[in-house]
Amino acid sequence: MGYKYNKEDILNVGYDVFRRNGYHNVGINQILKESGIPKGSFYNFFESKEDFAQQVIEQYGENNRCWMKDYFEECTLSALECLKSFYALMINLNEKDDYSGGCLVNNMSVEVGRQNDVIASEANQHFIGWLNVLASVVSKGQENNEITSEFSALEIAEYLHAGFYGVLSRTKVTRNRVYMDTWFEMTFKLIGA
Amino acid sequence: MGYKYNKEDILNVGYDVFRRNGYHNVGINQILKESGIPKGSFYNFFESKEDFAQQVIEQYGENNRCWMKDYFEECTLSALECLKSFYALMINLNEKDDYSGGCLVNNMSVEVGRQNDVIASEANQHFIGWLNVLASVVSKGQENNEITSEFSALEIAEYLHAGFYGVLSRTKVTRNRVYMDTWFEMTFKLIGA
DNA sequence: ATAAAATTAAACCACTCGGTCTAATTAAGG
DNA sequence: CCTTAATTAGACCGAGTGGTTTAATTTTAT
Repeated sequence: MGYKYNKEDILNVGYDVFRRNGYHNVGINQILKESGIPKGSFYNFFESKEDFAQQVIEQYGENNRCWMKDYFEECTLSALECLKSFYALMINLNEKDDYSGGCLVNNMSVEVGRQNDVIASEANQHFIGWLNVLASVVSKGQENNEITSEFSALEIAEYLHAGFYGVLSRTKVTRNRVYMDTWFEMTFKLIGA
Repeated sequence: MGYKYNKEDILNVGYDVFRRNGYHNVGINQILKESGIPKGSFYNFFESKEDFAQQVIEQYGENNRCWMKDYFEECTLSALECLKSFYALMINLNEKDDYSGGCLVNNMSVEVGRQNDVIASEANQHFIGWLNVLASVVSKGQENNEITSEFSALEIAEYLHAGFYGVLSRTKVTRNRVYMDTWFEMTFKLIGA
């Protein structure tokens, strides 16, 4: 079929560009320039900008879910320590962008989640996938008596997830990790058994 | 000076439009149409779209800070109960938009906080103002022994604030209050003394 | 009343946007 | 090798962007 350009490569460029610059602030031409493909080829792969963005989220969301799953499966620490090391890693990963890049799916949700049902539901679907991965680890931590059982595993997963997103919003404008570290310390102290 | 149009009214229209639709998704023409003023008049008041957005944030940020301050000053409950009633009210206010409108300053931060230093610092400044109001109430709650003293009042204020923002992100795509209520319950249980 | 300053009004500008179209090129099948 | 289908290529399109300009109107000061 295709012979020169690779859909996945274009999606990866889209991921980078959208995550750093948002959706409406980015034109198709910017994607074309950064991925080095002409417009005709782009519209051969994707129906529209919206369709493209949806597929970007889809690919990233699924890749990230698998990555998380593997991370926790390979982690040899206790469930709670796995979660802590995961979030510590997440915080470190944000250093590259001066803590202002954030998460693509969160950024997209906030920017267009209200007007664009297609992107909103795509985003929500992937959130749910991630939350289930987190919840399974939380659940183990509850069995270990490391994590409070006052709330369900999924509720605690949502709590971790939404809390971290709130922090990402804050660091978008503070542009340093100070509050990320405080959030980390507070959250894991509070959800302890 | 001015005789027909009122700067504050245009800013209020800007607040509504930007909050619901974001920054880059909104053109000056939309602001003009909804506020019923011609372009010439707009550029008589504001230097540019960016300048306009900055002033929108400025006005809303300051109004909101005063509103919060008054709310807590007039609240006759205990400090913790004041905080709870405040967030309960915040959650209810979001019902109007099917829980997908969010906070203007948060939305702006996430959308343009990374690229636009002017808007980022304006947003951050108002966050800090709000956080100080919250922190003063938290502080009273700590004196009452209603709220944990394991962390500083400002840290807890940030925790509440960022947590609520994370929840706003989530409801942008879930579009219902379920998780807002869970967050409320969890947070206030966790920060209790 | 009149001159000067401020404001209102909208036509207009260059530019960019997402998307289409047609032609050339390449790949695959018989 | 030749036909057919898919892909590549980018010029092109109408609509909309933020912003400027110029003229008319209204306010203020004299």
